[in-house]
This record gives sequence, C-alpha cells and structure tokens, in this order.
Amino acid sequence: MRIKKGERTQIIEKMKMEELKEFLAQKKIRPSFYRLKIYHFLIKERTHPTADEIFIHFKKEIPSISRATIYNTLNLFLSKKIVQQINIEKTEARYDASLSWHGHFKCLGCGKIYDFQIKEIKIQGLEDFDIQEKYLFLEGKCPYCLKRKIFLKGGKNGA
Amino acid sequence: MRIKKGERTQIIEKMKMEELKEFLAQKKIRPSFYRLKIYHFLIKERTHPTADEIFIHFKKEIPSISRATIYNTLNLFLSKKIVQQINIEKTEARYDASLSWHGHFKCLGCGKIYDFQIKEIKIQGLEDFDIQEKYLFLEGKCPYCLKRKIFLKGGKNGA
DNA sequence: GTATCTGCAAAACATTTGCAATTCT
DNA sequence: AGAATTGCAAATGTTTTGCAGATAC
Repeated sequence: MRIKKGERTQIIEKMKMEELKEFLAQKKIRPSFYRLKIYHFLIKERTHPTADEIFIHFKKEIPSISRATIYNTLNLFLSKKIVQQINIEKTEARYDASLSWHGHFKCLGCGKIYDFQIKEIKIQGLEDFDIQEKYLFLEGKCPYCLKRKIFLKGGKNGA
Repeated sequence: MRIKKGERTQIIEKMKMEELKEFLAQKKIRPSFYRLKIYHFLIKERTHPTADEIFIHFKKEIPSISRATIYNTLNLFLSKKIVQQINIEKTEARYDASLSWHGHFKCLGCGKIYDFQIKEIKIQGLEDFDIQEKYLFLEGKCPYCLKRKIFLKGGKNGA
C-alpha cells in the first residue's frame, strides 16, 4: 500500500480494523489489542484527546486498563511517527493521528481544538537554519462560543 | 511614557533600574526587589530562560531565594501581560519579555531558542473565529550545530 | 499597623519507570 | 519457552498552594 502524503488521513479513516492491523504491522508496530483500539480511537474521533481523555474513554469499556499503557502506546506511536503531539496547552499534551501540515486553534471558551489549513508562512532570520518541525498554534473564541457569549474567566482550560 | 507596540522591546532594553521601577509601577506591579531583578534579567539576557534557570541564576547571588518566588513573580508578570510564556518544550515553560509578534526556533543540537521575524501567515478555515493569540514554533538545527555536526541522539533537550 | 511579599514544605499534576504478571507466537 | 505487552505502584519533575515570618508603605 503506497499512500501519497496528503491523502493519508482520508484513506486511513476508511480503513476497517483489519486494515489498521496491516497498517500498524507495516510501521513495525505489533498490532496488539490496545494499540489497535487507541489508534482507531485517534483516527475516528478527531478530537485531539489528551492521554487522560483516552484513558477515561477506555476505562468504561475495559476497567483493567492502566494509564501507563496509554502513555506507552502513545510514545510508541510518536517514535514510529504515526501520531503527532500537540503541545498547545502547557498542562498536558494532546495527540493527533493526522500527520499533514496544518495548524491548531484552541477555543478559550469551550476548550475545543480545531484544525485549520496553512496556506503560506513567510519568515525572516532563519536563512542558514535547518528547519525540521513546524507548529502553529492559535487561541481565541470559536464561532459557537462567540454566539453563545461563553467567556472563560480566570481558569486555564475551557471545559 | 507612551510606547508604540513595535518599539517597546528596544526601548525597554535601554531602561535603567529606575526606569524599570516606573515601568512596573505603571503596569500596577509593585516594584519589589525580586520583581525588578527578575524582570531586568528577562529583558537583559534574552535567552528565554525557564523558571529553574532563573532560579539557578539568582541562587548564587541570593541563596535565600525560593522557587516559589520565581513562579509567583513570573505568573504575576504573565497576568499583567508584560511577559509571554513560550511552550515550545513540553517539559518546562520558558519566558520572554519581548511581547512583539515573532516566532521561536529551538535548536535540537544545542537547545538554544532563537527568535525570528514573521512576515506573513496565510491560513484558511478560521474565517468566523476570533483569534487572540498566535504562537509559531520551529525546531531543527542552528547554523553552529550544523557546522559542528553536533547531533542529539535520543534525549529530549539539547544541553 | 495592615497589606503585600517571600520562603519553606507539602501538595498537586502529568508523565516515566521498575518490576511482576500476563499474553502472544 | 521466550519475547513482547500490560498493570500497578512508586518515582520523577514541574508548578501550585497554605501558611508563617519578613518587609514595605
């Protein structure tokens, strides 16, 4: 299976569990029960969840699951470069299975993370630098919170 | 003292301690001993230090200083919007007294944070959003590390 | 003299690690 | 059996907090 970079996300979304298994194996990740579950969750729900949100999600279904497993799995995915870490919040990391070059917007009203397209970035001063990774994070209010006039008072995260 | 946004940084750099005192007072921050010290350090050394680096720096000079004071002071500065927090590393926050719109580049070889100018950013998909904050973080190798062929193996931070 | 500021130690929180138990091939 | 995966509890590292003592206006 050869996939062009831009299309990877959409293609993965259409995959069934069996296909995910193949995908992980191909990336030299043994497709264990939790790895499949967690990766599937990341590509299906595109909510950029935190490790703890993933833990809570599966805790209901599988009460024996441990946080260490979530972290181990996510770190494995990061090292194999099939997910990216989003450090838009200083408190906890979020995870995104979409690898394409895009930005993240955090709504300070509801806390939701939105993806957006980056058309162009012009910078100056790094002419002799080797740039390997790029992160663009924006914060503000999403249209729903603007309408509903939900404003965050003093806290750190929306909820 | 009225300062145009773009020039603020340069002007602050030329200030002497007495002027800093005025500046803090004007921002409704009582210019205590440590607040002056820490703010002066941030604008003089433009190294984007972590809270702990600031702590270590002053520990030599004033051994009685405590980490809580550093954090209290930095959080006060953040709430009064005279410094910005740089969350380019997931491990610990860095602090920058330059408030102008600019990006941060982290060298994966030596760990140094470089500022750079942002000329233009074109995005799509946030037409109805209210954007309040913008952060652009890049990672890679700085020219010195490229020359010296210092490469980071597995660790998280350069040193 | 009353507010604020500072230092200390403990707490809180996200994440990592060591190790034993389990699972997979 | 042997290797990899998982769960638990403890450890780690950063940041926050409660409170007592010091300092400033």
